[in-house]
Amino acid sequence: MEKLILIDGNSIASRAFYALPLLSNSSGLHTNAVFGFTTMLLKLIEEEKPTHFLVAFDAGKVTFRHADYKEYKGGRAKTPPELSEQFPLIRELVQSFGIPQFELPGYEADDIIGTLTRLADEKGLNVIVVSGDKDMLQLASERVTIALTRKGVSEVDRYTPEAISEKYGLVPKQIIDLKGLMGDASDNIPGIPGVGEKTALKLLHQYGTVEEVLSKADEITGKMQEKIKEHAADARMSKELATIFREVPMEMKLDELHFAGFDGPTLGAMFRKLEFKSLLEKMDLSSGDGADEALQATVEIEIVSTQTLGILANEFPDVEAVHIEIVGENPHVSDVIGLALLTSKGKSLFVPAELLDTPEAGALRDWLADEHASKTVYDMHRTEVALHWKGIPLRGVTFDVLIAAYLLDPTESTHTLNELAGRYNLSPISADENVFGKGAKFKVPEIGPLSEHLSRKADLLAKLKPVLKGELEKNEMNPLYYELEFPLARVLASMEKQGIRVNADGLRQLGGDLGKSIEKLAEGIYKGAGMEFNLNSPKQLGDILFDKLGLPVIKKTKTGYSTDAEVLEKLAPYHEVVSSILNYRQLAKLQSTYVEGLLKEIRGETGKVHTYYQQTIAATGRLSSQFPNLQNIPIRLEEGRKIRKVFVPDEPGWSVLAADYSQIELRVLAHISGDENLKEAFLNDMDVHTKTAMDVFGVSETEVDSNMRRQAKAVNFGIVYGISDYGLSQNLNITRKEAGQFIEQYFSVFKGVRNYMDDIVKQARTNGYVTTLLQRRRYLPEINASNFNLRSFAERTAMNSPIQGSAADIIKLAMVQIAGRMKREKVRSRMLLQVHDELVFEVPEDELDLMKRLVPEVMESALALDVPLKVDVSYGENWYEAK
DNA sequence: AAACTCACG
DNA sequence: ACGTACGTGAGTTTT
Repeated sequence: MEKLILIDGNSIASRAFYALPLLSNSSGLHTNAVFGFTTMLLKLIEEEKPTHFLVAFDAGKVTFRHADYKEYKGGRAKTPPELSEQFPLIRELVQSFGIPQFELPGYEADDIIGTLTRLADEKGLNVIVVSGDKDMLQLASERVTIALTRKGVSEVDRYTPEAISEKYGLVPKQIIDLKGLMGDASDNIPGIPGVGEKTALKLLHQYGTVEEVLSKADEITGKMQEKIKEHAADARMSKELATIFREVPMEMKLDELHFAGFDGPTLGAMFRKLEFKSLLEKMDLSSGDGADEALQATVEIEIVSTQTLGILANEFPDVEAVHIEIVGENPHVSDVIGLALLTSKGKSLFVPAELLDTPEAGALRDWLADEHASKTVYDMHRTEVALHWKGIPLRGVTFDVLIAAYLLDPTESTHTLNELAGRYNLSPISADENVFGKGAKFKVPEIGPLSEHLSRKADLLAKLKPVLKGELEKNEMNPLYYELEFPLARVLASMEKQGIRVNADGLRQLGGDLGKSIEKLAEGIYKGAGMEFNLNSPKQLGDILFDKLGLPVIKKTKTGYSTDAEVLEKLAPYHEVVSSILNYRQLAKLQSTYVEGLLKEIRGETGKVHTYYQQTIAATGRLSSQFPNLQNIPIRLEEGRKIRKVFVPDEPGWSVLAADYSQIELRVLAHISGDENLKEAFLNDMDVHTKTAMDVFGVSETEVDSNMRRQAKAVNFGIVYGISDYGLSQNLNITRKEAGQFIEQYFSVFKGVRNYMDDIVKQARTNGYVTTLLQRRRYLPEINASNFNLRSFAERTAMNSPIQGSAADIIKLAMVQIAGRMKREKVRSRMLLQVHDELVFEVPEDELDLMKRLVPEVMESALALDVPLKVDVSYGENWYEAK
């Protein structure tokens, strides 16, 4: 069955442009409309499988319509340059798809499409017209379906003549009459003033056409008659303007519109140019989908067997890189599925994972554990943890490609090898998703494709290494890499392998108590609401609060009423159930996340939880913690804080010791800004929020009350986050004006801070990035955006990242140094957790004095600043007591 | 998979 | 005028 798709290129491009955020590629070219256009084409090709295809464009600005009505499309906002610059790209894209395109001076895309649908109809071809313009509906017929975009470009509504009749009660041709009556503001078509869709439809249902309406105007009552008579000429002209011209002088040669599907490599090349990485991966165009094997690196592969494992040892000195594939998100509970060793001769030795457990694998295991056998790997940290649970130590890693890639651009959301190939212009490899499948479809492939994929990864590691090393050098990141992040990876692995003991019985007890309270609260709430519902559903809760109980709506979310804690607190005075709901939320959170969630993470073998720190996620350089997240264990409210009691030392009689930096971010700010006043506060070891209150409110220390201190504290937070009057006003529940005055007052006293904020934003604008004390970078491509929101966000990030990131540098440095000291001092104490500005240890009785002294000493001297770093230490029989 | 909510620094 | 505080991870419901 032959099927023709006709696309209104201009209409779809502008729909896509306004529907998507302003993306831009590395050279600053905007690509959001191109991206939306691409998505639409891909979807159409997949779903419709057209045999014939055409994209029509408007040519130039003046069409025959202007000859009749020069205001046509006047008053319309000029096409923004961000969109017009994308049209050449869209044409190029269409060409890369192998889709014919057409334009004709003096005619709009819809006239071309109108003409083609007429011709196609005559030839008995089925047609789908894709546009964002309702006018197109006039073209619908038995063979011609109109697909109109709905919210964005990803979804379309299909209109057959039946569908049009159902929706409007009109036949397709009457769409022209509809517009003749109601006009179209966007094209500056007047219609009859005061006639909107409703009235126009009513008139058409009665009279059928504009002409009929005009001639029978006398029958119409009231003001409407007057209007119609007065604007009869407008209506006639509007109808004419809205009529798609279906006699464009053109021929349709069907074979010229033939579409045989796109060519993977051609399209892939275009996507690479546009930097559509996600699409490249999703479609596996980077690997060429098997069709263009030539694009992939070719590697000679030897699959190792038990017989050849023994002689493998001869090759070890030649191994340049080893890729160890681990499946599963959590390396503590994951499987190793194979190793690929790339030798300097460019050959890959592939070892299936099963072989690791055979007696013949002794030499390989020894090599992996050999401190002196130098290896380049991808993600040492994760690999070390996974191998650990198989009883294999990993040592001798000298270069980690993942960490290097992260440092070179920490804002990239992931750094998969397949992406890195693209990022550094090396031969592409398949994305894991395409080799393994994803989600429920995940499957380890046959040894052939598996060995090939992993060998290509190993090969890529060897090729990436010199490139990344060069980039690190160029960015002056060698100390950051070799003295901080790389050694830290091993420290993290050892903390995670150690794990922290959790008192499961204590946790279950807590859960039981919570369960009872939760049940009571729920009962009370149902009673107060007059019915039972799912309390965990914000949607249902919103219906109850705002529709049933009629409470005032404070805030809305994208999809409905907001019911977050901030809203509920404001509603509490109106109805007694509200505070119970807040209570319920608090306890339910504790129950599901911290009692049930934590219990699930306790390992049977060890009775401990083994978190995994992500070292290559946070754009600022912070760590993050998963499986479970131990960086967000409750502390602010007493009920939640009790959770900390179940975190206990591994051995009886030991203590949990916690050491946290006091005000590290503000101290860092004092240092980088050089603000004399702020520095002085820390040099005199003052309470910084009190000091801020004194200066902002112009009072003496004794006059600072708790409310002033609270507000000053919020100002300090705001400063660290990249202040805005709006943000501060939200936080303090004051007006924007008042917040603005606070900020102004703050800057007049802390002039150095203001200068820093101005400078850092300027720096970001000139360099495109900002740096931390240890030269960690964060790129801010949106710092020069014309969109206010994007630009403001980038500016705040420019202010915040060096502060948050330098604080991260410092504690990471302290961790590496402490790990070194603990090893040298041969202590039995262990470092267990990092919570951004806090380190947690477990310490035997006889080492308490040593550790109480050593830990803060190292932390405070990790990096010398112009102000002292201060660390508070405490300890107890569990994490709760270490406060 | 996305939206909402909430825990931490 | 614009309309968000910076950085994370996880549980639940809804689509």
